[in-house]
Amino acid sequence: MNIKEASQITDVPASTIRYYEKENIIPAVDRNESGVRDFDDHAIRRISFAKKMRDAGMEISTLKQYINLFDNVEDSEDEQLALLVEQKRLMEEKRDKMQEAIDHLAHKIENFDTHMLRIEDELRSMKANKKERL
Amino acid sequence: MNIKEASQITDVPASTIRYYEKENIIPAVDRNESGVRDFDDHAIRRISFAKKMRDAGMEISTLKQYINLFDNVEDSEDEQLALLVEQKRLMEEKRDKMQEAIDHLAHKIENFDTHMLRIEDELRSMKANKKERL
DNA sequence: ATAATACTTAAAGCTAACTTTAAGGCAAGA
DNA sequence: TCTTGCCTTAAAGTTAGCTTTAAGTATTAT
Repeated sequence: MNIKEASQITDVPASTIRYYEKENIIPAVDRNESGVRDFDDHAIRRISFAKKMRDAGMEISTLKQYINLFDNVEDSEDEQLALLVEQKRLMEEKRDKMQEAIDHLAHKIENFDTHMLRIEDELRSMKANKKERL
Repeated sequence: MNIKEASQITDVPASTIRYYEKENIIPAVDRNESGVRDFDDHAIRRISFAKKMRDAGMEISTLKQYINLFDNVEDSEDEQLALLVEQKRLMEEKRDKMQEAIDHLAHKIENFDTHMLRIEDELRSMKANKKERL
């Protein structure tokens, strides 16, 4: 499979796939005789994993760490597990912050009428003030 | 309250507060006779709101849109409500993506032993392959 | 055979969101 | 009075994460 197909399947731009390969976020992809990339299932899965983590806000540098750790299998398993656990914790923290913001917006939406009246009141009093000052 | 205190209370760097003011993400802050900013409750609330939305991944440009809409009260209420609803939807979408990634990591953590064995297997077969080729 | 479309690389360019720097002003304490 | 530690601005610098460009090669369709 060439890079265009890989891009369509994973919904990651070809330029980004090349960039990910250069940055070692995905392993070096196989090439045919003329140097053209040939993506297999494994490659596709690695791209999809990278996308999923990026979409969830994991930084490139962390993703790289994670992958290097797993590529050097000699590294301590504890360290690998710890990284997984830590990243999960960070993501949960971020998810909770998002939930807070969602709740905040939901509240504003619910009280929209009241909210609008308050703003209009403020505006009226501002205009009154302006006239007084003239 | 000066910018340092405001920064401590909101946990937003002073430089960022100045930047937010310049970009109209928060309203122009009051100044004393010598031009030094004097933050009141309202200002603090606006900074905290901006922080909350930024932490949840809302872009500066969207935040600006949102605020401009509310500052020009003449703008259609429908438009304002629509923006709120749309932003809430986007955030929920993002939150769900995060949840997926969290689940993915949770799965890896749970099956860590198995996962490690598989990796070690792969490594062994790679090494075997290498020897064959010599 | 030629045109259109793919692919390749390295390097430069871009955008968002700050952050730092430089150069100076004010106010309080030793 | 001098030093310390705030404050101010405008402008330049930084970082992440791509994206675009330029220049060339290969494959496919007509």
